[in-house]
Amino acid sequence: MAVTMKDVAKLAGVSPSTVSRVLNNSSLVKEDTARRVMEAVKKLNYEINDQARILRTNSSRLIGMIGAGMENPFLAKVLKGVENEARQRNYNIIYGDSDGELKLELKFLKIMKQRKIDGIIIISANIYSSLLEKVKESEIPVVFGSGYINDPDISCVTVDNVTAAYEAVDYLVNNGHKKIGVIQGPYSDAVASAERIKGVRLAFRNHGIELDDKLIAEGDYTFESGYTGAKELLSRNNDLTAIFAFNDEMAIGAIRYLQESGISIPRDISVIGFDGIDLSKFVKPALTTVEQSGYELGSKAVEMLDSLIQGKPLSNNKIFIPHKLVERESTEMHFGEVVGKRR
Amino acid sequence: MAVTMKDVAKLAGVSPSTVSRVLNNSSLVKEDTARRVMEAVKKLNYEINDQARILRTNSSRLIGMIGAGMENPFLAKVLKGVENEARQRNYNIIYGDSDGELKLELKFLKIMKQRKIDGIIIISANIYSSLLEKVKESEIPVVFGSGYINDPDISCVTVDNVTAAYEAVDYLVNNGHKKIGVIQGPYSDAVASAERIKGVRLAFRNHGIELDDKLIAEGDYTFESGYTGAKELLSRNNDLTAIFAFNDEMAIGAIRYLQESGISIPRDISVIGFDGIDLSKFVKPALTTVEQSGYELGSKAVEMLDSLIQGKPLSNNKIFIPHKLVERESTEMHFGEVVGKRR
DNA sequence: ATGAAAGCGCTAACAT
DNA sequence: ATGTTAGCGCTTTCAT
Repeated sequence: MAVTMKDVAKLAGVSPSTVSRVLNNSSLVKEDTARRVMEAVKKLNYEINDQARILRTNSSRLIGMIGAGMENPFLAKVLKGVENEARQRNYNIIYGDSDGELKLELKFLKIMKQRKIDGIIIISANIYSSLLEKVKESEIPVVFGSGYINDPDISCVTVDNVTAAYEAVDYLVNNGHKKIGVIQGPYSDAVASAERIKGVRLAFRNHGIELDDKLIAEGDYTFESGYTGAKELLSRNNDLTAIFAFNDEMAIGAIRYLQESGISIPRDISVIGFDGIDLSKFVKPALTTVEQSGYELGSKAVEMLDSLIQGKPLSNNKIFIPHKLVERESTEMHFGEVVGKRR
Repeated sequence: MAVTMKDVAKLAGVSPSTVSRVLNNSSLVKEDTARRVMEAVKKLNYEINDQARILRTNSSRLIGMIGAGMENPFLAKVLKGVENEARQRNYNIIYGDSDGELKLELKFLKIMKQRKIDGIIIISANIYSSLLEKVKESEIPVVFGSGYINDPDISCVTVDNVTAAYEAVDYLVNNGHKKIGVIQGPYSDAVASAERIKGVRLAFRNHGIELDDKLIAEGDYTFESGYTGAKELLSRNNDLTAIFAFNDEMAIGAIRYLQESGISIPRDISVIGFDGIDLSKFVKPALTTVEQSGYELGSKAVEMLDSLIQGKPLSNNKIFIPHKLVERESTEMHFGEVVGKRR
């Protein structure tokens, strides 16, 4: 079998405890013995057995992350932020992709508990219902990253969805748009999508515009659903001048449908997205979008979680990361009805 | 502390060994005692401590995956395939994103070894040099997933890069293109990019076309580098009729640059990508590309690795996943020089 | 069919 | 400053 501490101890002529002390650079070990131990480590090519250490210390330096759909580039950035910040802090990540299925999320939670993770980060739309309950009763430190959780015990970090969506609509209205279609997330998404809808409604109300249900289509954050969402909206409203999609992929899918239908963007219809993924700069027309940093979200989540794990209470356990409306080519001013302009 | 096997044993009136047996549904335990044990498990809400089991059995059911750049949607699909297949087989994934830095990859390898991973999957361009050496000497079962590894001991699964690139060029030439620019991966990428260049050269040679170095630009698989790569190619060759980019992102970045320069696609220049990410269907013009399935690559890698871990030798340790040229809107026939057609 | 006992490799009192 | 001892929670011979 592999080299153990005992082997190192024997070679260095000390006890295993001393080796352990050296490796954890703990309480004063004589410099000379430390050197001897390190030499033995080198010579034997010794590498500590983390699993034994974990069992003994009851600390796995493992953070679980449950996310819904890694092919979403925004989530990928979050994961990257998590992974990077975690590594700086000497944690490793064990990732589970639930695709938004509650059943899978619960399964991951169980697996991760058994693996004795030190904490967990959850980026999911299913944060009400049983998942939240199970997490709370598991007593594992947790940070949610998909929206605002209205529970004082639960830490979360997220963009301010309500305000951000409000600003997107506000921007469109200020540019002369009154007939604005929305492609939202799945109805089952009780967090990000629900919060954004709230912001949309607020903006409409404040501008004295009615938000007819005909103006809302359901999507699932994929290109495809943006495509079909736009189709749906167009068929139900022949006077649309703008579309707000709840992520960039859907916005791009929508643009694709509009272009195929011979509709010019932004001349005929303005389109605005959400997230600001890398791609948004490179599509044609370049996408106007509400930008947020997934990387920052991820690293912030780890920062918070690390505090929680160390038992340090957070002075603020509800954190908003910044967002910014970035104006590019897919939106423009709308100057009232122009006869025969379209269709 | 948490509930242990001992607690369960006491409640069920049996010994810990029996509980262990029941939990591993091992050698005949009387049905009645098994039921009693399971009842106790339920009642106490007992969950096994994986870390203790790992220490004892020396099997962590953990697979390490080292990848370079998760924001690459193709890699994201690979990870998803890995994660899914792994879960079916009762493994968990511990993922490290090296961003292609060899130093980080070596660090991850070390960390993962200490965590006693059962096997490792590496999707990286740095597979020659020290990484391959270190992995071999670590004796951890490994599967490479970024290209063909010319070492009989090393298992790999990949698209057939040489043939796929050959076919892309072949397709362009058969469509009348003679001046074809290439945006390749980083020079440091000794695998996928190098193999594809090989295929490109082969195709050129077989068609009796010279491959001038002026026709090759270096990219790094990002949109940006596709954009600047196209710029570079155009500035050096004013008679280009086609561009082959080594992934879809670069192809899309290239298209963006061309469009900004008033060049029409595919009328003036045809563009072909590689990978077939979801997005390729939804950009305008939709991208012609060499499609491969990242998901399949990932799941296949786990399948192979699982065999290796179980000590079952692979009948074939070099596997190619299928690829297919998908013709969409970004390429078309080229009919010789048309004066004043462009610029 | 079940229990007793040993031990995986490490750390942390406690003792010296 | 270092060694001795016990034990983390589990599995696995070896008995019975």
